[in-house]
Amino acid sequence: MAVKILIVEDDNNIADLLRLYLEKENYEVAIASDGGKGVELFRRFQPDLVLLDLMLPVLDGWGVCRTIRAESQTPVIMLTAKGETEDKVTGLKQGADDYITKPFEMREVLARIEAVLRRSGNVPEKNERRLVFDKLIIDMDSFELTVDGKKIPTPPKEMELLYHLASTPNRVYQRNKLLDEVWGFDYFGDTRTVDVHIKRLREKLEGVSDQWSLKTVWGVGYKFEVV
Amino acid sequence: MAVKILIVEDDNNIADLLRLYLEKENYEVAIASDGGKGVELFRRFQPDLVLLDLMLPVLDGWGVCRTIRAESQTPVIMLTAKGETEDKVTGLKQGADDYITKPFEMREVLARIEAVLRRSGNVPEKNERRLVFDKLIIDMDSFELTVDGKKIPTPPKEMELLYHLASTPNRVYQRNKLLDEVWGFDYFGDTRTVDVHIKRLREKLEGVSDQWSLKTVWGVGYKFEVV
DNA sequence: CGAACTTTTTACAAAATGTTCACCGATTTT
DNA sequence: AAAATCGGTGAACATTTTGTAAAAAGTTCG
Repeated sequence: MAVKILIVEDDNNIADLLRLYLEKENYEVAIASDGGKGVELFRRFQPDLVLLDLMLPVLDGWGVCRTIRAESQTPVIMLTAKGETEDKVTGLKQGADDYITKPFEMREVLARIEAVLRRSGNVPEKNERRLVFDKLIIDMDSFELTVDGKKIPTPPKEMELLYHLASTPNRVYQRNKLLDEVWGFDYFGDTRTVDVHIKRLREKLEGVSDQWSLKTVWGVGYKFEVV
Repeated sequence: MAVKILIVEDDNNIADLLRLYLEKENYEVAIASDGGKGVELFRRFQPDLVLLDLMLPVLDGWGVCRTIRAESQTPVIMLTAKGETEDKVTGLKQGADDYITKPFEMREVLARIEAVLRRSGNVPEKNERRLVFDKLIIDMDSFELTVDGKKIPTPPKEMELLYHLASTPNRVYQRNKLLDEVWGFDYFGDTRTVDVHIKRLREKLEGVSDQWSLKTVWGVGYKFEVV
């Protein structure tokens, strides 16, 4: 479920440097070395954010940016040479979400990326990762499940699954959807896996409250039901 | 985690004077000598408060203030020449939180800073690098760890790690985050390193109190848990 | 009812993750 | 210069979690 970032940059040194730091931060990174490849990879890789150099062979940054904008809302951060102030304006007009001038500090790049992702709403806010129901607290900050006042040790996958279901109470999720959204789109595994995790969650949660429950929707999937 | 203050001031004498006093009060200080650098440094340094001269080269104080306001809630204190009363009004309209007229008394500046910080509520503690729990004192001013009344010699990295974790009790930190925040974003090393330091801390801390402990959150990271 | 299909449960193996230890190199202290 | 300290690495080992397969139980519908 890592956040995916596409770097479109013809200077290998810069691209590699960016990749190095981004991968350390657990981003999933892809690199395109010219504008044409950038667009192609954008479609295949489906990144959550694009770092886009302005000066590019084949198709320049503006062109890439326009194309991306025409096809999606994916946020774009422009990388521009110093002092090209007009570029900034133009870039932002073309739909870039932010711009960074070279040479840049990695710390700044990382900060901007986080800011843009937060703004774009794709990454949950810091303090919103806590759900409270009758006798049940699902807290993803402390990674704790509190049932009837007691902390119940719960493995990561179960926490994530429960959090996911409970984030939208009463909505039914198909097993496939859950595998995509909790395990990650690149996870290939049996849908029975979901069942087993539901089972394990139910052991922890059964009979605690009549306000809510993990319901099976026959032939469809599961939901976290709230009365 | 000292409180960070950014000074934007083109007069070196004044800037240095301010820095001198502020650092003596344990603030972390950065200085920018013109408006453009001010904005840039604001983004990188991410200060908790900005001291902003009105008369600046490149981009004047108002412009800087507007930019800061557009991007954050960070409090701004304006430094204005005497008698520029209209400036006061304008400055406050642009979003400044307070203003001080030159020439100023350092005592007054410090008082205003504390007042603004307190009002902004963004800074939990005043300026204290000292955490106190049951039978445990983590003091980063003297770099001393006091466990059950006894001073336990503790290397810097362990102190910093413990301090970091204990600064936000119960919050889980991923190993990656800890490496970024304690070791520095440009540190490339194995995440096992964190484990080893946790181990060494645990040797010093285990069984001391039932009020708190260094907990492992399986599959996620570590936290300093308090009951 | 019984066939076909879906879900639950169990048990186990595989994979992932965490702990600990011994040791190395750099730095500081004696 | 020797000794001690510190920060970090890699490997062995321990533990927990996760996935799978298969049996058991439940549901639907002709």
